[in-house]
Amino acid sequence: MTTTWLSASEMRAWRNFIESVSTLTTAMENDLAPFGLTNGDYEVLVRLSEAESERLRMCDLATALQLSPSGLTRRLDGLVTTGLVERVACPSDRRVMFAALTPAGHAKLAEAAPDHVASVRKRFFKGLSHEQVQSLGEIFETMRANLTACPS
Amino acid sequence: MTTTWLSASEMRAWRNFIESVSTLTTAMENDLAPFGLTNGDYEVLVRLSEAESERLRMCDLATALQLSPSGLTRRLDGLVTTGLVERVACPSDRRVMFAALTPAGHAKLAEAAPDHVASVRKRFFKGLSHEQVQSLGEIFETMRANLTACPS
DNA sequence: CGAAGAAGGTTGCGTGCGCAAGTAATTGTC
DNA sequence: GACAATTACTTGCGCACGCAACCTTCTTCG
Repeated sequence: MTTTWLSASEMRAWRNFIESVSTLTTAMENDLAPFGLTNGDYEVLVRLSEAESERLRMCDLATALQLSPSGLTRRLDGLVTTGLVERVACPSDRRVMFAALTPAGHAKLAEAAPDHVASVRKRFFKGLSHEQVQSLGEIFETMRANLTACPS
Repeated sequence: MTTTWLSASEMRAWRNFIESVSTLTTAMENDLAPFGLTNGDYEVLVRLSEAESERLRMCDLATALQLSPSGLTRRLDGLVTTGLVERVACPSDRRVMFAALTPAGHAKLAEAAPDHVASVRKRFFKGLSHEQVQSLGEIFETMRANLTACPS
């Protein structure tokens, strides 16, 4: 049986989710603004900092960030002009460009990270029990798996 | 004690959440595209359909949608040109404009709603137990409350 | 090899949205 | 009753992003 409409508890979950996502995003954007970073910029820095030699191929970075190729090109443009990232040509394949963290980029991330983590705690985890955090992890892990399995 | 970094389970929750939100949004955008609607358009139609006389003042609608005044003006422009919504002047206060659902808008929502609900089920709720749905509701209700309480 | 196809990036163009400024109308205050 | 101050909405501008088109460089396969 697949009823057409959402049940009361589904409705509650969905609406609160939608509402929270929107508010959360802008709140965290504001928290990051004093560092001269957008949420997207921060994600780039994190991904690069976790990568081998702190650099990634553009296409891999785009996939990781769920960004279109052109979107990543433009976002990187900004980070390059502020000196946090640099483009490095790949010697073995001249089609590819690496996005590489500069020392300044590494430093900027180290500078912003504590506040960002505090922001995540304050906005996202505040008021949630350990069990709820656990639930969150399980739920969104299944959701993430289901979403990547259903591109249809 | 407030440790600086995120615990393993927090990290799992946060990352899967971020990833899911991004994928979910674009997936649902695609699901709605055949109807000639964006996610934002759909939200407008829903809010209006639930309102008294199927109309709302622009500022109230903007607040409900977490949209800036200018953002709402532009979004409504689109819906007005496609004939789903109309602007109605308020006789008692000539500053305000109502956004009102047209019959076409009402029909469009009725047409798109079943598919949209199916989309929510398929993308969001699929694979989740009743308990997990319940948890989701509780978690994001607290989060939503916490977020609106902390504009700082 | 050599040519067709695929893969990696960038650019042109259109769209959506926020901020700041502007206009119009209402409310508050003396 | 007139003049601020506030409220509602719109417009100018800039930014971020996706799509389609393009160029360049591998890769594949006859």
